[in-house]
Amino acid sequence: MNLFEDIEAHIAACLDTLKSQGQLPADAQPVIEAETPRDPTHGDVATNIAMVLAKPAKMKPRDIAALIAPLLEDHAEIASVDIAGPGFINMTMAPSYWARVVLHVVNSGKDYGRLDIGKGQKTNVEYVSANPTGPMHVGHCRGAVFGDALANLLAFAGYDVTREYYINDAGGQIAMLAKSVFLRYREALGEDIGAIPDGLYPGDYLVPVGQALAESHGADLRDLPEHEWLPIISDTAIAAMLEMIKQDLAALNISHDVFFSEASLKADGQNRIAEAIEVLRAKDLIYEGRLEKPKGHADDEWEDREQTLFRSTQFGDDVDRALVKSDGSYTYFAADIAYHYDKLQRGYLHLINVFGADHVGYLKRMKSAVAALSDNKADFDIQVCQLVKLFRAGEPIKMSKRAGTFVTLRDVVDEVGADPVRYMMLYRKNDASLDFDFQKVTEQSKDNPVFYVQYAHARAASVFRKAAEAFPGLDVSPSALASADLSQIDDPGEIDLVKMVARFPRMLQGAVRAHEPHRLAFYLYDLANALHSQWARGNDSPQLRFIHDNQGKTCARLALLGAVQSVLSTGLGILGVQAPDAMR
RNA sequence: GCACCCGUAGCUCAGCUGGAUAGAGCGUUGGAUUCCGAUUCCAAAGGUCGCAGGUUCGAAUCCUGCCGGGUGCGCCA
Repeated sequence: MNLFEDIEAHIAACLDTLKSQGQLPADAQPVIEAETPRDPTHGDVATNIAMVLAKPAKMKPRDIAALIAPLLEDHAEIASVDIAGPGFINMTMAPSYWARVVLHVVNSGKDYGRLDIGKGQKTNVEYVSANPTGPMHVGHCRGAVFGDALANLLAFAGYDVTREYYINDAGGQIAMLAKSVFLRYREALGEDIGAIPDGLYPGDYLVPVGQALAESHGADLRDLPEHEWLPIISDTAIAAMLEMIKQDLAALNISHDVFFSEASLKADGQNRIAEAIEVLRAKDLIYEGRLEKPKGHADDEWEDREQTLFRSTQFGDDVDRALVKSDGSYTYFAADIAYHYDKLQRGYLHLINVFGADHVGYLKRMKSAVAALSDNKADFDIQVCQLVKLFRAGEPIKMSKRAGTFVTLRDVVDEVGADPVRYMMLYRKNDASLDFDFQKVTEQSKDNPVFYVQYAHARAASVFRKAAEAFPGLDVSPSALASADLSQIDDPGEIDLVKMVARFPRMLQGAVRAHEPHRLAFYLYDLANALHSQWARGNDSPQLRFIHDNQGKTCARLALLGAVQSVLSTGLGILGVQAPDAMR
């Protein structure tokens, strides 16, 4: 049940009638849209259909509106229809419609708002994909929460979602990791290793990895040549780092379905990178050529050389991109092409990548690659999460790996809790940068939306508990509330709440289509606000309280409250935030 | 130099893919509340939507050019 879809269908039927009567041109196929007017005095639903039709019908908008309005009004649940402004048609719904919304929500419970626009299509959301060289830092946090909420949102909309993590377990940084761990291993064997050399990872978190190696291998590895110990140590180190990252993510209630290893692209004698490049070569998109030195490039190390290039400029990229390094090994991009080719072969119809702000330069080439590999058929979206700036009581926190003033994701979650972190990260459009103040995020004030929304849910739960005391033996199960006389929901504040609830499915549609979970976070804030407002009216006017002297009235209001609580719970669930029955 | 993102109230930000008189929180000012559960509620003041053009019935939203801020810019991942 969706108010706007109901009305749009009704409008379509009215237009068909007018077309069959010859009052509108039969070939006009306008996009029919119903929406909430900004100004509540303009009714509950408005449509601009008369303005849209003006050109194809060659009529004045208000004349068209005058044709449509009487037909629209011939609907049992539309109380009145008005023509306003340049030709808007404003509709006010009958009380019986709002009663039916409450009934529907109470009956649907957790499934209210669930969409089937995904139609079970396989969808891959790749997010986090942090390098397995250390613990996650705050920079990863936003993308992690965003990707997770987006995956939840799409799943609720009927997509078959896979949450995926690409492990960058190949390349130079992994060798650096292994060398760092080798030092820690020797340290665990009692050697004095001195200071960690530049370029290696100095963090203490590698100490236990070295100790574990010393326990499992004794001194066996110490005197092996590097090419022998390196693979052993790097496997152990990657496994340990990945385990740490998984635990960090678990602290934020995030878990992935698939961990895809970059190294696996070349494992078992295969060379899937070469295979993917051949696929592109067959499309005549690979050539040997030279790139110009970028202007404004600071270093003088530029070496002009011929190299293997991908024609990404054919797909809108700024320059063609290198696939092979000067030492003959593949670039990161080459491996990523193979990885995305693998995703396409696994049958995903929709691919979504969540990038950090530091990867924006990578966006066009990745889109080019997927377009090339799929012959422009893949639906591929890259969402970029902008930077998070950390503050404490208004003062910016400076981070430096060297100085050790490095804030990990775990630090943040431990200090403020998973729920506030998640809500804060989602309470902003992802492509705008975000200020994150430790002090404000821990404050339980209205300044902090997470507590405000959670409190609304807890407040509803509290009323149900109190109702059980006021009316011992009262059945407040959904099925019992569904049989309440819902026509008693007639206070304007109550109707406002119903209207908010009725908007939920349409709001979700927009959030899904735009891949914007923040819309849900804002909606929930508005819904909580409406509930707190109605609650406060009960302070001034006891007859407006949810628990009324009259048991029948109480049951109707509890049905409404249950509907609101259910939407809060569903929405918070999608955002991955707890919906508590009591605060603290 | 180039690319991408941002520019909306004093501050932090929404604005539902082009709709009607541009919204919310914080802050400021003034009220309500010994309550079904605190950290709640109501109201007021506060805006040339960075600037200038363009597109059309209609622009914060789309296009172009500037200005300001951020991020990134072969062989790092």
